[in-house]
Amino acid sequence: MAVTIKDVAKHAGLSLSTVSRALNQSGYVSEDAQRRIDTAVAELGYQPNYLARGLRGQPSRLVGLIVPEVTSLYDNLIIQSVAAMLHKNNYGMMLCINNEDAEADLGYLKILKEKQVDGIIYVHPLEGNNSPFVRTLAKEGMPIIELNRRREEDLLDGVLADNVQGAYQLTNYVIGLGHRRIGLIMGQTDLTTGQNRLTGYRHALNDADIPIDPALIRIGSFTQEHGETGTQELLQLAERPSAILAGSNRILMGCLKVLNEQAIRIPDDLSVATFNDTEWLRFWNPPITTVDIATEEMVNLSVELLLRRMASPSKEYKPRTYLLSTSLLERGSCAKVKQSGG
Amino acid sequence: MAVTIKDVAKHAGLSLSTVSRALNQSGYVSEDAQRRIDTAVAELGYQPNYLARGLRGQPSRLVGLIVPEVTSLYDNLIIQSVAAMLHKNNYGMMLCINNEDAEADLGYLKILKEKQVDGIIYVHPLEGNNSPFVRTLAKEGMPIIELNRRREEDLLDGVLADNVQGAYQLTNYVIGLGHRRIGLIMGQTDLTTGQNRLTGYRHALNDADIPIDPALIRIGSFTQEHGETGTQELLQLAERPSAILAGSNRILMGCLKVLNEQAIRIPDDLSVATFNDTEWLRFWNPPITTVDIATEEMVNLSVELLLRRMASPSKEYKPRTYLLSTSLLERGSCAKVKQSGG
DNA sequence: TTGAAAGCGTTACCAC
DNA sequence: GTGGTAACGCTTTCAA
Repeated sequence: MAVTIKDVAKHAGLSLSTVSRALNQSGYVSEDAQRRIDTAVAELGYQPNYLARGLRGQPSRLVGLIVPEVTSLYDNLIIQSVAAMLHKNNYGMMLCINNEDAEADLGYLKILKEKQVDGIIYVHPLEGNNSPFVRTLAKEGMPIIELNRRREEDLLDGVLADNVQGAYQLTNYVIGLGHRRIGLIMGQTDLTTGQNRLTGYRHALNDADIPIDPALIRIGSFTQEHGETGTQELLQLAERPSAILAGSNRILMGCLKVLNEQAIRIPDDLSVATFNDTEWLRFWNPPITTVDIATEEMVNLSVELLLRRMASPSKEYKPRTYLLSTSLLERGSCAKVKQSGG
Repeated sequence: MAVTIKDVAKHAGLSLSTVSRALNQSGYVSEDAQRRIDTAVAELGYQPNYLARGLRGQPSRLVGLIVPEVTSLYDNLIIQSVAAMLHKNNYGMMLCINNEDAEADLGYLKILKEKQVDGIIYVHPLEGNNSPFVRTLAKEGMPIIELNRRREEDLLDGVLADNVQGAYQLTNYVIGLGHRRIGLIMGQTDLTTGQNRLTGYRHALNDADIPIDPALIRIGSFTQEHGETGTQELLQLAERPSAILAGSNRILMGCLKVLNEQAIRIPDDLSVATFNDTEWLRFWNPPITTVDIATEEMVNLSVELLLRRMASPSKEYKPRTYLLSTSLLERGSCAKVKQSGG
């Protein structure tokens, strides 16, 4: 059915080996042979079979990307950038969406195994833990880069946003506006992301000598639902916060929904800020202040690290963590606190 | 390095063939052998090599999805749904992002060729045309489904949103609110999507005996930039529209940005509506009225069609087009027109 | 400079 | 029930 190297050889009146050599620019091939092969390839529309090539230990030029989901704008940018970067380097990408589920995740890891792919960029799922499998895979020589969530720092390279710094920056900024009661609605803290953002928040308050009120910290999940309930709970507090920090865009959505429903004006009645920059934050009325995470740079770095490891897979190397700094995007959703009690 | 079926056979004290049969549940295998093989597989951590399997003409259980981009929320939902649906059916997905570019697109099609994948779900790029290659591929037996954009209706199955109906519905709704001067900011019309939405708009106006004013129709691209300029142009008209329909979410963003800057209130000063439902539309202040496109259903249908074709690839079949109806999501961004002149 | 042949991991067809 | 063996398409020695 499909055109094979055999057909090309027959068409060009040469042997398999010669054609193969010509196609791979390895070994000697006469100009004449080269020309005949080129025309044969063109005429027959020959396409190398990556499967067969891979069987011979050749790289598949396919990289696996495992992400938890794709509806989040954050993961999206990751996918987009990884795909672009890989394509530029002549790699295909196999996208795996584990839905934050360890079982699905393991299934994908298994599929990606066995030289099916040359390397993996891995964002861990929230739930569960496929550490043993991942570690075995890595030790068998599969290049793996941890992105965004860190788990195997003793074994794998990892690229992360400096969320401690980001949260510190943001909290500190709000403090600078005179706020003292600052609510924080955060997702899972058994993850580096949530944990670090919480840490940054605490540090900033400590450094400003503001006592930490546990009632102001609503830990839950990175979902819109938690954003809604968190906001409601904060608003019901006897001593309401004058500012709310949403732990993610999802959380922010829930937060904005509730504020909208209760006709609470931003920033007149309440200051609001969030993490991660997203298209619509800029056009919101008012535009939402946020901590910008250098997603694209993070992705570029991960792919680069992966390419490097794939180029020399067996080489000994010391796993490194790359922390990328964040930056504050000051917009219109935070205002100076009103001098109510002073 | 990696564990092969050979190792399993040795470990279990059986032959390759027996192990292969056991692994594929084809042919007869004694319970005892099965058990021994199972333990061997478990102990050795054996993982079948999909490459070798594919070489033997076995399906790769990999499906290619080609989409123009991934930053658009629409394409996102597509990716998410396709991945989920394929995973449920035990298929992996190779994601290809052509960036609306024909050359990249062709590269991806070539990679996907050659049984590398068992089938393709294809959203054409805006620019250029890889018809010849796609058609050859299809004729060689590769199952391909056109999604969202139609080009090879004589050869391939296609699944589309009924954009004529959607635009008609939306325009008609706005007319019902008393609007007579209705601006339309639309992207490329050499594509079915843009063309059909324009058509629906025209039909609705015609049916309501409202003359079509070309000045109210701003054709450009599906980008935020065009949304901005389109809105600006419409606002500069001597006879301003009382409502604006944005041709896509991207266009809407540009539109909202300009309205925000000019402090034009929605819907008091101007009614606004758009196409495609997106998370943030609901939380906007006011929530934006839109035509909901049944993306998920579209994707489910495409995958189902693809699975069916992959199951019996050679079977003769008549290509069909599936048009999915849209529905109006009436929210707060459109108001009854003020009785200014009557 | 070229070609024959072995082998990659798997499955399928035959014998036994 | 089971075990050889050829074959899938390709690359890579090794001779010629």
